[in-house]
Amino acid sequence: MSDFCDKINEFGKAMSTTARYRIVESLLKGEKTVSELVKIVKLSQPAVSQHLKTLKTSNLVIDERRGQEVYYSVDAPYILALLKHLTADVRNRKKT
Amino acid sequence: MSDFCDKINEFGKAMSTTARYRIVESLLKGEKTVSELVKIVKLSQPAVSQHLKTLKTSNLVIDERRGQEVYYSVDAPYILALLKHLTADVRNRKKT
DNA sequence: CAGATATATAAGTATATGCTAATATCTCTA
DNA sequence: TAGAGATATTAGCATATACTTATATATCTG
Repeated sequence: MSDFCDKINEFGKAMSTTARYRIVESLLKGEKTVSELVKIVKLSQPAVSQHLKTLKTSNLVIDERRGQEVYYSVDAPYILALLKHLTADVRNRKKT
Repeated sequence: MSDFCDKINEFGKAMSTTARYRIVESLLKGEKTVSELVKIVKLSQPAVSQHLKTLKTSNLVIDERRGQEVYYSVDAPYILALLKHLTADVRNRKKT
């Protein structure tokens, strides 16, 4: 079980490149297959698969195979919980 | 002017290491000088200064010199705005 | 102004990361 | 079951990053 620091670090790594953020942004508009994402972000298929692996490791996306294709979508509940926690931490900070 | 993608990427990079997250976490408990942070995160002074520079570039922290010391604190309004925007994007996603 | 303290910057290095190219795996269909 | 299409994995390389050590800058005080 990873603690909040680990989760945030994973989240940060996931969001730290344009390519990955564009993938997430794209998935927010609806689930997509790998090849659809390849067309959208204009990267090679292996590059996209690697980014998706990173995003999956960070728990930002979920995948589901349907036939030959694998559909990816954002794990919105996970992301929202993380953002909520983070927002609360910032809101409850000690002001100086 | 950087767009939201750039801001998120910067935010992600800032949050992607344990050292930097621990610095931010610590600053949420109140502003601190560089040397106070050095004791807390147990890194060398240059390492801490470099992380602070990264955090400042990402707009997550603000610095203010008072005499010999430089006080760092989180830029809460900036962070909260970013988290709010991101949360809204996830909330308003197209469900599949 | 000289020395001390606090912080920043620079240079160097080892490891991590993001890509490409090649190949493997999985699934469908003829 | 052979071949094709979709995706994943591997290896290799170039660049980025996170440290260390050394040095520079800034501020205070005697």
